[in-house]
Amino acid sequence: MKTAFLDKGHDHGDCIQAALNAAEVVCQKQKARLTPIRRRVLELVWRGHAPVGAYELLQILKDEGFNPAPPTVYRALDFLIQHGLVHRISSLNAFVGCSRPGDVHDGTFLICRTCGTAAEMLDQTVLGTIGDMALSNKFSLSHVSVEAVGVCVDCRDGDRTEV
Amino acid sequence: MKTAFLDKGHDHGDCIQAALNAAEVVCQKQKARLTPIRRRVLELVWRGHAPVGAYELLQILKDEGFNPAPPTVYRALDFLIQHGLVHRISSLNAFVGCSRPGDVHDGTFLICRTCGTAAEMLDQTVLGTIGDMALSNKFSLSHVSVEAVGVCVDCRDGDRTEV
DNA sequence: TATATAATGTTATAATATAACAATATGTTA
DNA sequence: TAACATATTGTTATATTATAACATTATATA
Ligand SMILES: [Zn+2]
Ligand SMILES: [Zn+2]
Ligand SMILES: [Zn+2]
Ligand SMILES: [Zn+2]
Repeated sequence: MKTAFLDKGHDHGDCIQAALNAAEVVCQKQKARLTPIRRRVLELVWRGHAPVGAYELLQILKDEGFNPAPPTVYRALDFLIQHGLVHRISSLNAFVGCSRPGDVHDGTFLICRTCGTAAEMLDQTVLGTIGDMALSNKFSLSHVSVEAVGVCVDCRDGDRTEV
Repeated sequence: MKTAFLDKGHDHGDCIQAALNAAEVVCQKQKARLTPIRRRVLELVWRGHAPVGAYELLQILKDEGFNPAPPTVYRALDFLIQHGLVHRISSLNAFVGCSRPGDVHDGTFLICRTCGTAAEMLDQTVLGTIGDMALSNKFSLSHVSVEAVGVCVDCRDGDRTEV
């Protein structure tokens, strides 16, 4: 598998650009409208690899001259989640960009409690195992959330650079 | 493995009694005090197998003549979680009794969206797989939450008896 | 009993999220 | 284009979940 955590020296501008490009493609395919607010919220969610709270997004938008109320942000987030562009991290009440947009799927994350980074595990093994468990319980599975908290290797090695 | 979902005809009084007994044992071992409020909250969490919200517990306690404020309930829940007697279901902002008290562990649940039942998967395979993923990412794992939503077999078969 | 610690009471408020309805923009059809 | 339907956003208010801060009471220990 590809490693879930990106190198701390990676060019994050590329991450943002890739996310926005993918969003354009996804929305075109699904005839959905990536309006300015939705696009801006996606961009802000991609500020880094740590999940961001809705009210944090709200504050940034206010600072930028938009004057949104909470529903504006929550609607944009709902849209982005529905279209597989963002995941909600329920243990943090926060939102993070999807690492594999365009292919709607459940989120499985390793979350570093030190730098905040939420790395999406793109491997299918975990979901496969849970699928097996569901089967053996005759449980009809809709969606799964896996949130594993700990410390990433960079932070364990004493390197606290925020991503 | 034992099946995660109990038969709908099971004697739930036994579940409650077992939970309270186990709590006594756990608290004695850990020299922790199972005070009346803590005990009552645990009992209420065990009203059924569906997670219960903190304010729902609060309302029940009020109806019973206690007059607790939110911190009372949250403190009791925190205590019960710390001692491995209750799990928090973060996708529901709710709390459910632990099916294997006395052995502090991460919660892995199948949650039926129809009857609300949250069945704890006691099998270690899922956590083992996640542990492997963490290892291969050099991620130092602290705790894991697995919440799988779907429909349980009883509800799928059209039997909507609440548990 | 005196003292320290743990637990609970109490008040206020923070943080997260949604309901309800109005206004505007966009797409579609006549 | 005009008329209409639908989607999106604006706006106000409020619901829901959770915690901070400090006072009081209960319990354990010396
Ligand atoms: Zn990046
Ligand atoms: Zn994803
Ligand atoms: Zn039961
Ligand atoms: Zn458990």
